[in-house]
Amino acid sequence: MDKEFNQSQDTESRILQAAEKEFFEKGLAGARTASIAEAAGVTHAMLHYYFRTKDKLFERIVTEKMNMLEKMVLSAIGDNNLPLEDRIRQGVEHHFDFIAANHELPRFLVNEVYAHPERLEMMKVNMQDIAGEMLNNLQREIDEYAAKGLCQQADAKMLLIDIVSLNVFPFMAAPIISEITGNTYEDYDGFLAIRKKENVETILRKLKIH
Amino acid sequence: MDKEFNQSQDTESRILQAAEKEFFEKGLAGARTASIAEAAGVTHAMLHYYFRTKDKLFERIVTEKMNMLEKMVLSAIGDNNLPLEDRIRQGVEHHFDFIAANHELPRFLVNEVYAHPERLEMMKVNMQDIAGEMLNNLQREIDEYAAKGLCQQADAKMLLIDIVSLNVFPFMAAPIISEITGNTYEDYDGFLAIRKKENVETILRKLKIH
DNA sequence: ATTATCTATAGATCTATAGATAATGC
DNA sequence: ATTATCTATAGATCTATAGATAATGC
Repeated sequence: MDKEFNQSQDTESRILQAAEKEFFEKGLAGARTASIAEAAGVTHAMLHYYFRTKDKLFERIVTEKMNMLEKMVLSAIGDNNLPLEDRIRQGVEHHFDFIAANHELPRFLVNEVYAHPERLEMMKVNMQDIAGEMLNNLQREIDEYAAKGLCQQADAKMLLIDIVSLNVFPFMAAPIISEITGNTYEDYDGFLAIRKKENVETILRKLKIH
Repeated sequence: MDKEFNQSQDTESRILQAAEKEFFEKGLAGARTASIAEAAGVTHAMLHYYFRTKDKLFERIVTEKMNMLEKMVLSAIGDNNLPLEDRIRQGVEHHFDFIAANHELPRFLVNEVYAHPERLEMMKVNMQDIAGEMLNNLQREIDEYAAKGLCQQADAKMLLIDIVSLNVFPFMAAPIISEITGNTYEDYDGFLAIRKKENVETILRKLKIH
């Protein structure tokens, strides 16, 4: 009987999908379980049948998204098999593309971490170990280049913050930026392409790679 | 009778103060009028006596903060009586200081504009006129410098986005950044001082001002 | 037998106001 | 007389569950 997907699977995932949208848009407090159920096309009771409580459903979404936080940040460090300039270029571009494909994620995570910093603590060991290792490698490489006069000396941590800031903020503040610069949303894709190049350039010039 | 401030004035402003804190922390939906009243040290009914509804009270805070949005962005453009390098340096530093002194403001405004983009429309004419004028002036100056080979050609709008991104994002994502870089909050002021210099440098190198 | 779904509603939470009382300023 | 404050509660909104019924998989 491969007619259709399992109906119950479908219901559960449709609730999850509707919940993600509602929680992203309105936050935990602003979201309504009745609205989520309606958007998912199921009765309200089904939501509680599958996830028991609103909090548990939210928890489920947050956990899923928290797992993307690492990638969201660390992808900017790039592939360490490449020469430094290519590595930086690739890191910035991949990171930019990841954010563009998940442009609602940063606002959601920033709000959630602000509201519940303890959630971040749970990931502490894991996160710092991986990040520390990657940052040390990058720092060593920058030091080597700088020693040979091939680039400006730089702090790898600061560089990471630079990249993430330049890539993420324009998405979070997109409506405000459109407003101030007078950009219309019509040429938004064009704006993004230019922005991506700009960010690569900004970082490379900071490093003065020759 | 200059013994004390007018008691009613005091009540009103204490409600406003408590409301700002509650709304910044929890958003409109998450805030409770009873909590605000308690934090302000007045009975719950007083809140409604002074501001009628929760929405009107929120509106009052949002309007106040929306008026800071312009300064939040445009202060980064700097004083056009200064030579370009000093102007940029001053703009970045002033903007950084403004954000540091109002580090909760960006998250609040980003969320509010996301939830109600129409609010931004209301400021449209005003904002674009001022920003357009300032950006045109800055662009002209950059063009002149670039023509003389004194700096790299650059788009003033992109430069503004660069500055705001570099200055604002680290405050919004402060807990996450601390987590990843392993910074403790103890040396946070030191971190901020370094960060401010970094941002000035990043922008100046992008422009390659000689 | 178990899993999924529905209708109907209990119970919790929160905003807002009614109505009484005290303080303040002409 | 007007303004500010309090207590008590109505009324709205929302989450969660009870209890009945239909669908599914051994």
